[in-house]
Amino acid sequence: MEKTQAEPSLSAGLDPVEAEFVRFFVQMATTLNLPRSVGEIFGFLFASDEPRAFDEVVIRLGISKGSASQGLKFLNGIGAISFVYVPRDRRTFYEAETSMRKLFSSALNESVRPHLKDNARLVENIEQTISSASTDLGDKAEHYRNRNSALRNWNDKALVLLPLLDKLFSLPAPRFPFNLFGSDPEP
Amino acid sequence: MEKTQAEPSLSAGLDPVEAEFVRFFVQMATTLNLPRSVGEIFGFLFASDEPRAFDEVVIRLGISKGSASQGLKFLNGIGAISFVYVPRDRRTFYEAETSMRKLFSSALNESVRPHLKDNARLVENIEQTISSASTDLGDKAEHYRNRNSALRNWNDKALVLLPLLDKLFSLPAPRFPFNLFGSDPEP
DNA sequence: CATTTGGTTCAAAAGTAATTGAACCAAACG
DNA sequence: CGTTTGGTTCAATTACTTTTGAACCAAATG
Repeated sequence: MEKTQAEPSLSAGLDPVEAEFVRFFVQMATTLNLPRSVGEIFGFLFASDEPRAFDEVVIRLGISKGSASQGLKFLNGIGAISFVYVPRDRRTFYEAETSMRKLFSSALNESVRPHLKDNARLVENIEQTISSASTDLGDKAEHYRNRNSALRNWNDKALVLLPLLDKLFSLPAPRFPFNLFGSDPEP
Repeated sequence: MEKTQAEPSLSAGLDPVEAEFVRFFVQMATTLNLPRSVGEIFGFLFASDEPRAFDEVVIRLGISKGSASQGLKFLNGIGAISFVYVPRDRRTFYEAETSMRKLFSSALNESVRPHLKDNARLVENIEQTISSASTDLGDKAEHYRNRNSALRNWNDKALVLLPLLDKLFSLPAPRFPFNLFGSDPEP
């Protein structure tokens, strides 16, 4: 058993650092209301310096094959991990997307944009409904339209700001547009 | 029964427009993983042109007193609604904050900022753990530190961008900083 | 081709969260 | 003061989500 140290053993359990990364992403998953297991898997892959196989995920994290399978499929679906081909090994390996920029950007596009689109539809429904009912509504119609335009305005703004946010996050870390609105000293 | 029309009856059920507003905020609540009832209550109050009493909420929405009580307390807690004093009426009345700008801003501060703060702590833990274990870790220590700095960078950026986002949303609707990064035609 | 291995599926179990409704309290009313 | 009214609390029910593990399939292996 000479390689026990170098080869990151298939024995259960995480090293202390892996455990911290996993903790981080479990917390992340929790705040995004994703299953804990998804956080664990991603944390484990994010910490790793090489692709990991299915059974490593199962054994090291101590979760069931079912959870691992579903979690990996989910993470692949949102583009947070990818499959890696490793020659001479029948298993498929998985590796995390480690660029936070990309992760963030696809989170924005895959999970917030669609909601904003839905909202836009619902705002339209409200407008329709007001119009249909406006004879019965009397002067309440105007009130309702005001309320609704607050929603529409907000949603439109959000849709416009989304790509901008994306850009802001791709900016290199130190050079940063702090005083966008204040009066900058002349450049 | 002459006032049946003018006085928005205490009878159960919503008018079609109210129902649409409620639908909108129920959907909103769902995407924020808040209880459906919270969305219903807020939608009802948001649609209303006057403050509403507890029993109106209960009866019009057809939810239990328990849900109403808890939902109203929650919404008040996050600043989404406020209590209104109405003279000569024993009941307390509730009204929605209708400025989306304010709602958004407090959502940012009350529910995303704290998470980013937590993340910062967890990133610190990771760094600590790497340092403690670095003798056992060999050259993996460097790898781990790289991964961790991706997290730290991202989180720091997010913390800085938060107030900026807030500002962008307070901007008046039409005048809008689209080409922040491209080369604007000289003003 | 029989067996092992890597992985998926899905029904049942375990765990969480939301809703209800009955018991209750406090203030106002009569 | 006894009763009604507006509202809260909280234990129990209901509804939903996650995890598990056994059954299963397909490809590789011997």
